[in-house]
Amino acid sequence: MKDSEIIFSSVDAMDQSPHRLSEQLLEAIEERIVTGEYPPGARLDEVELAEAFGVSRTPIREALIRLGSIHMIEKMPRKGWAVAPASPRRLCEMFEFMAELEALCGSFAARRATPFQLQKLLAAHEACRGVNDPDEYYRLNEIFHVALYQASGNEFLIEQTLEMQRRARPYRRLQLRVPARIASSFAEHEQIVATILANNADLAAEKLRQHVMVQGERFANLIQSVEKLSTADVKRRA
Amino acid sequence: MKDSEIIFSSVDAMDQSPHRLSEQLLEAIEERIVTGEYPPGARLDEVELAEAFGVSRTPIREALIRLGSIHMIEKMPRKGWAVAPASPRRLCEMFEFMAELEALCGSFAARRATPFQLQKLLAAHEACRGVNDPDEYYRLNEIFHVALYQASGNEFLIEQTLEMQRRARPYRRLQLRVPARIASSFAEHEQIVATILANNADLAAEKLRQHVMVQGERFANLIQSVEKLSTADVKRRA
DNA sequence: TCAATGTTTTCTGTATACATAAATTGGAAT
DNA sequence: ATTCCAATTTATGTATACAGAAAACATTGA
Repeated sequence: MKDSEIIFSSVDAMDQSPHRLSEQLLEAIEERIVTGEYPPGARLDEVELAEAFGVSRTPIREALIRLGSIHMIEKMPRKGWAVAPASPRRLCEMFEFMAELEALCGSFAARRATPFQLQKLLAAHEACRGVNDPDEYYRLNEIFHVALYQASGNEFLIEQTLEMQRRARPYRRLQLRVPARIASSFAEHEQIVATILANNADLAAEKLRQHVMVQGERFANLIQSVEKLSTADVKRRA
Repeated sequence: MKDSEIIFSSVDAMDQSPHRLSEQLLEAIEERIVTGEYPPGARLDEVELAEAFGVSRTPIREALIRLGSIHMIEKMPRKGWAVAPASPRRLCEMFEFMAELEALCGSFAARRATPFQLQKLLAAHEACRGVNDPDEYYRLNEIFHVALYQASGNEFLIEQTLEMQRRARPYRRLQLRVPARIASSFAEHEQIVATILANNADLAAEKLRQHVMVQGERFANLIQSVEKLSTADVKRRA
């Protein structure tokens, strides 16, 4: 118990309610999985994790259960938990799925969005105009996309898409900062908004599919190179 | 602890690994939520549930965490868990979402399915031919749909759709047994398979959307009448 | 040497005990 | 009577203890 503070090195801050270890552990473990510290296939031993974070098994278990329920880790019969494989292929599939969800949101938005929702969408888009700072654009971009989801009018879809956005976020965070991307992203948003306002559901869906897949593909390329590196690393160590 | 066996009345069987309470509890609580025994808004007190099921809080918590992670229940700041509202609207939205997922699977399947996957799909479809028993058709129908998901070729999509199928299952189970429905369902499957084999992605998507939404709408009607009943019931009691 | 069985250890699931924060209730003072 | 503060209770999160099953290991017999 002397090492209780170990956790704070892995967790951004204690910004949440102070006593909510499982929450912090969830994010900490998720972070470590995404950054590759716990690589795909790695065993997540409850007691090891508990010791590593200086806590008991209970909050660790809660975090693992939640990670398991989003398929980020898997429980094997008698082998405990293991990090689910996050191959380039799987990440592509994930982004493809995300693209389809966003396309669906766009399609619904084009057909059913209320004036208020459209107004919010437009405002979120305008807020992105002229922004050059990647971090700031990243933030505003997310807000724009959330506004899009909400314009779909299907709460269930919104929920699922937000969840997927959350799951994809740690990966997107690793993305390269290509300055030119901001401009093209904004231009794509412009088109998307226009097609939605024009009630062109199919085109909105298609534009969004492409918009999201561009991210996904660029990211998959990045991962692939990282993969090569770490494979080389493994070979070197062996 | 004298009432440890209470659980077995709510759970179908101990078919799973014998010592896996949290698993059984998950299904038992889910069942009670779906059947309205724990109506939307109802508070789920950990100790109450623990006593009701004759177990300790630990497995109850695990079940609640998992139910929470699929938004079936919600955790309010200092109020504990409560059953998430499952209004007719929400159920419609859920089925609409499910319909879109299946449509997506069909669309992908039409474009990319391997001969092997198509063969499996066809076999699953043929297995449904001539079946009249609703329970048996229900079972084979699920297998057919799973074969469809798998034909999409996107593991991530398959995973998500299976999860949604699982979530929708308890509601579908409540559905009325309309004998004529089996025949029309089979006919729809026939068309769906045909369009997929013809690589007609858009039509396959459209057919599937309709196929799933029919269930959803019929079910929503059912719920709505149940809703009226229980509302009347509440009024009567008040 | 290999197989088979028995023993030990490890691991996972469950129960219980404990601590802390919030809510509620009661009392006192204005 | 009302308000504010204190105290007790309640609930939630965490730690620890315990139990049973499975796996690994060793020992013994062929």
